[in-house]
Amino acid sequence: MIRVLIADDHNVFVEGIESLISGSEDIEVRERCYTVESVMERLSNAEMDVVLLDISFPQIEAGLGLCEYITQTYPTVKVIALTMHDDASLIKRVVKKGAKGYLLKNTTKVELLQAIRAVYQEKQYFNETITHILLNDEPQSRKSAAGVALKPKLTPRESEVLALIAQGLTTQQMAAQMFVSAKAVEFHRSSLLMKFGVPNTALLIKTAMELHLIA
Amino acid sequence: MIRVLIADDHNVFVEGIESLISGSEDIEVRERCYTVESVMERLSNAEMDVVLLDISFPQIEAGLGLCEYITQTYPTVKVIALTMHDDASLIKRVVKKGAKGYLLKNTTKVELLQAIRAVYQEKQYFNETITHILLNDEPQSRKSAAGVALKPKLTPRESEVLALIAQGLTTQQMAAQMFVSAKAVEFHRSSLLMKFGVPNTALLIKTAMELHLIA
DNA sequence: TAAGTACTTAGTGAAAACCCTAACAAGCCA
DNA sequence: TGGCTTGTTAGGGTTTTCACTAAGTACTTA
Repeated sequence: MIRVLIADDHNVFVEGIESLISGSEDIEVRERCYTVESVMERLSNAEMDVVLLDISFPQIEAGLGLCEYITQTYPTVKVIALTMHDDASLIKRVVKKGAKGYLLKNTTKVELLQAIRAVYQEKQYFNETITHILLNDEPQSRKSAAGVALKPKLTPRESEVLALIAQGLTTQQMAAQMFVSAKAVEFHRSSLLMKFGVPNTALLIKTAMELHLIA
Repeated sequence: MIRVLIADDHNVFVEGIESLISGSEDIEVRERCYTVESVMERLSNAEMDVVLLDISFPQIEAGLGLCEYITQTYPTVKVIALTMHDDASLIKRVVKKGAKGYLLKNTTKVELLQAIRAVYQEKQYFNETITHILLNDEPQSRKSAAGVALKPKLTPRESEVLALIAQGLTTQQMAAQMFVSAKAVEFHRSSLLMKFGVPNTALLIKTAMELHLIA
């Protein structure tokens, strides 16, 4: 019997996963955890085989941290990340934190059970959608499969200028703050426009926000 | 028997909601829809009492549109909005589009059933969390409790210019598209800057995005 | 050492954004 | 009717943005 722990603060999800698993003969849901603390507590007191972890639990950073904690503290426990997000960078980050599988929340019953059995048998599980997203995430192309621009790789100065533009500073103010000439600042802004493929700062800010590069 | 239609493209959610409802004696799930088109099709062919609508289905704008369509086309059908988001502006927009209830996806079984029964009896349903969020969002001050600026009231021309700026158009291009001089466009942009209290278009776009005034 | 690459720093000049002021029309109200 | 407000349309003049070009630094690699 594969022992599963569900970690998600969204009750509807927990119920849904449990419902999807309920018919299975070789998998059982042993624990349902609605907080990070309860996940830690349960894992230290009961043996588990697989953790189904909502990566936005309660926020993405916390979910990633918990994923890392689990895989490092309990190497025998396999983590499958569950999320609404299908962007390549997040998938990569999750895998780096030790997750053995990645499922979107529109997954099917068959797929969920397949994934649980796969990671239990020391395999990884990524379906066609996920692998397709990862394959199409070539740093060369400007757009991903979903039509969303990819995050350009920025130099330190470019990141600095982008952050200051997002604060509403003028070129003069940025130059004063960075101890360089206004012309230097202007060049970095131009580089940003080019890297993002936009014609002006207004669209630069819009794109950077969509890519979560600025608060 | 209260007839319920679930509209959500996330399978786990649909399962979860169905599982939460399954024990009930007076409520039954009649339909599960994973696309906007199937919702429309089912509503035109079968009578329903309550629609549980994921407002990010597949994106927020589409979800809001579908909510409006349902409440206007089928006045007897009550819509309950389901979402992960708990920000005041979205709740208000959903209510404006005709939703009779608003639930976060971490809702409990009791609350879900309560909400369905309430809207079926022509009542509205908003729990303490939601009402608390709405109460703390006072339109008087320039800043809401969460520190987010409030939406300024825009004239038709200003809205038009804002949308065009967000598309990356220059003044000349906007002027050509709007059949006015560049100077007229510039004035509207200046008005936008003043109303939003920002010094340049970059911050204008940033603020407008935070206020969900542009896609 | 030399060549190559990536990043930073500026200069020039044209285009766009921005600020201030003002005219005109439509609607409202005493 | 006259006065008031709101929205739209512009002009003049300054500041900022942007494209193009190019030099200097640092760090690799042959």
